[in-house]
Amino acid sequence: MLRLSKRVEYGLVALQHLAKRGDVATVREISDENNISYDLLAKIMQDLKRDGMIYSSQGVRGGYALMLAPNQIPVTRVVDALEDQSTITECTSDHESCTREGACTIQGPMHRLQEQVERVLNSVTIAQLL
Amino acid sequence: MLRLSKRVEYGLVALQHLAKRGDVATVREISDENNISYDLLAKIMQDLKRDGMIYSSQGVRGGYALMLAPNQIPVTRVVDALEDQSTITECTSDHESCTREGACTIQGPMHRLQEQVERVLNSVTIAQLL
DNA sequence: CCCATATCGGACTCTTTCAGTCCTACATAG
DNA sequence: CTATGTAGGACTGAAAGAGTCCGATATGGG
Ligand code: SF4
Ligand code: SF4
Repeated sequence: MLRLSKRVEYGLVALQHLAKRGDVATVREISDENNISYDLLAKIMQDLKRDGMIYSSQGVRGGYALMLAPNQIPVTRVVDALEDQSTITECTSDHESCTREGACTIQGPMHRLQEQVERVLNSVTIAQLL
Repeated sequence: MLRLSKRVEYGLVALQHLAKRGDVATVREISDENNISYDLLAKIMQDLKRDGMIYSSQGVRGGYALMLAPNQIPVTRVVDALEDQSTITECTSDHESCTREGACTIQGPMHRLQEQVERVLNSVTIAQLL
């Protein structure tokens, strides 16, 4: 499919929101202002927190905020945090394996492609989304 | 998901095979030598033909062969021929549209990302797979 | 003229992934 | 102690992916 999941898109929007805000923001605030499903975004935020790029505080006046500077968060990291299958093929992933491996004649080129795609995704950070 | 479909991978393998051969090859030959499902590959070859990068001859001693030089077939073209959704997001596709368009705050950056990914996929051709 | 060999193309199944929802539990400031 | 948050599991429905099956059509060679 070669397509980013909605989870990643929403994650990027949310991180952009946090970056613009500079302060703690609630899921409700982000989901309302950006027309994103509250429940869905709530899950995404939890995943982003698990990764460590944002932190959370529970209870009244709680919410989420960035842990890092916007230019310290490349898109790659967001993709990795929100997507299980973030590689161009199975064989270029380290937690997957393809049954065709060994017989396949395009593994080399695929690895090289993967590298280049990662380079692109690494060169863009949340700071570029502002 | 950000992953190439098996259809694309098999298509690349088949094109690589045709390039190495330089002559007409049957689907059976390609599927056998590369451990790819015959039926599945047959469909893929039809799509590649429809695109115009290969031609076919039916009947006895028939098969498929390249229409273009290997370095004239970039990966992008193969992806476009074999995959409906070949873009990073819906809004960067020209035959799709996203309901969030207009409200979305990351459309610009996504378009720029799309361009860069295309540049990468365009820089690699079948000639690089040999 | 026939037949073996190919491509052509539609329909179909099974599995996985995706997007989104729902509901309960837990933490905490005021 | 309560309103306002996050935490997290389970669940649904729709869509995409991979692969199969079968009948039709074209064609070179005996
Ligand atoms: S080994 Fe070949 S078929 Fe398997 S994932 Fe890598 S490229 Fe794709
Ligand atoms: S408009 Fe926003 S949400 Fe819709 S596809 Fe483009 S980036 Fe994704």
